[in-house]
Parts: sequence; C-alpha cells; structure tokens
Amino acid sequence: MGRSPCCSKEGMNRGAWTAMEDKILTSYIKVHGEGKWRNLPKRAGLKRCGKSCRLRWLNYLRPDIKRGNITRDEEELIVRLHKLLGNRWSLIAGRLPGRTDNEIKNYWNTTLGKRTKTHSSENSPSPPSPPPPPNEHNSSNSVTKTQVIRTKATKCTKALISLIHPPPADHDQDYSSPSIDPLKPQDDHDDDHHQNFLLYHGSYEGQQQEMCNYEPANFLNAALFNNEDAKLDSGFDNIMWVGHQDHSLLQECWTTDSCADHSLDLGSLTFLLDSEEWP
DNA sequence: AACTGACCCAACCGCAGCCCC
DNA sequence: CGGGGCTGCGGTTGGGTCAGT
Repeated sequence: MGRSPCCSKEGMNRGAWTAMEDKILTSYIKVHGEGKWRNLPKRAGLKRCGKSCRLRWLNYLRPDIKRGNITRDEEELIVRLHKLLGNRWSLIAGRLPGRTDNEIKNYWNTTLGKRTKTHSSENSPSPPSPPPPPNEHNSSNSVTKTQVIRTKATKCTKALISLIHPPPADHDQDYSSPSIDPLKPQDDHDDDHHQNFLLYHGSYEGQQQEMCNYEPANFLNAALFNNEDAKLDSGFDNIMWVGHQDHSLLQECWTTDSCADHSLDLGSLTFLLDSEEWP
C-alpha cells in the first residue's frame, strides 16, 4: 500500500551523523557536486538514505552555513517575512544568507512563535484566528483582509480590454525591466486608491490584456511571479505593474495552482515590509 | 548527587510538485 | 498523456543538554 520508501531502511545508519560520515559526504560532494541524492550514498560509500545525506549537507555541512546565534536584525526579518509568507521556511531562509530553513523553523518554533503568541494574547482578548484557506483570496475580501499571502504565484484567467492607461509610445520598451518603477502610480491625482495595483499580462500591441487586482499583499504575491517565466507561461510580451485608481474596472481574476514562484527576489520588495499596510 | 521537566535542534517522515520516459 | 522516480518542503519526533528542585 502507498508509496514505496525513498530507500531501503535495512542496513542503513540512522540518527546522529558521525564525524567520519560528515567527512565522507563533504569530500564526495566537493568532488562530484550536489544532486543525485538517491545514488549518492551508494557511490560515496555511506550507509545513509539519500534524503538524509541531502538534509545533512543542506542543513549542516554546506560551507556557506552561518553558525551562531540569530542576530536581532535577522530575527526582525524572520518575523516580518513570516507575517508575509507564513510557514514558507525555505523562502524565508532564502532571504537570510547562511541560514537554513530548518534552523529558521526551529528558531521560530522555539523562540519567536512563542513570543509572537504571547504578544498577540497580550494585545487581544481573543485567540488568534487561523490563517484563511488559500482560496479565500477573493477580491471582495482582499481589500480588507490582508493576511499571510499565498506564495504560489497565480495567474490571471479572465481577460478584459482596458483603456485605463494608454500604450507607451515605444512598443519595444521592456516593462519587466527594473527601470520601470512598478509602484509609481500612473496618475497621482487620486491618492485614495493607490493601495491597489494592477498587473497587466499583455502586449500593448495585442487586443487582449489581463489584469489583476492587488492590495499590497497581493501585489507582493504577484511579484513572486517571475517575469521571465510568466512571459514564457503566458505567451504575452510584457508584464508590468501600474498604479490604478478605478476600482470599478477591476475584475476578480485570481486562480490557484498555477505558475511557479522560483527566482523570487524579495530584496526588491523590502519596502513593503515597512509599509503601514502590513498587519 | 540524583531526579525531573523544559528546551533546543538535528534528523526523520510523508506529501506534493516537477521531470522524464 | 499518464505513471513512476526524484527532489524539496514543512511538520513532527526524539535524544541531548541544562536548569531547577
């Protein structure tokens, strides 16, 4: 029944790694590189499951692992990223050079989680409500409910023709380039509505454009959507961000389970962490 | 000194997504 | 297109350590 185990457990070492095993694994990876974890133990002569080797390397043996206590800055960043991303430890770890997802997860579970819990119970009489299920991200709620964002990038599925912003004069301009400020509102006259952003997937030369409605959290979520990948996936020429001030034209267009969130660069989005919009 | 409970963290487990055949 | 294998991720566990009694 069920899945076969990743490797035979018979004759395998388990539990804590010995110094000798560490040495063997390290020198093997130095010569052959990472990957092919399944075959690695056999090739390296280790009586360990491939998964175990991978974990040991990633969480402990890698040369770029930072040892020592989590600094105050790191701690602050973890808290903020956790607010933003939830328990996406690998993503959080990606923003903390030298720290592993396991380390951050442990740190959260043992230290920060408790602290946060304590603070929240001090600040509010009712216990914290669980995060909403992923699909509760509908526009009707999203404007008011800013919670942990979905980190799986999502794709617009409904298309509408929009004439909100005129096509740029230069059709060859690359709107995915950093020279375009994604946060700069296109019309600065209506400050009341600048908390929302539009994502266009589309070609200015084409008839079809797609839009998504973003509150800041959703905006960041959308930013996880790697431009190059999105271009490939969607077949559209350009993906750009614009400010938007006409809610009536916004159309709910989120779906789930599409696109990838790799190549994430949260660094360019750190301004959001300081935004008053975050809960 | 011995015991006990709390805490920490490395390691394990199961699941899901991706990729290849 | 479907199935199987591989990899990565997040939740959980268990053993070691430390502080309190």
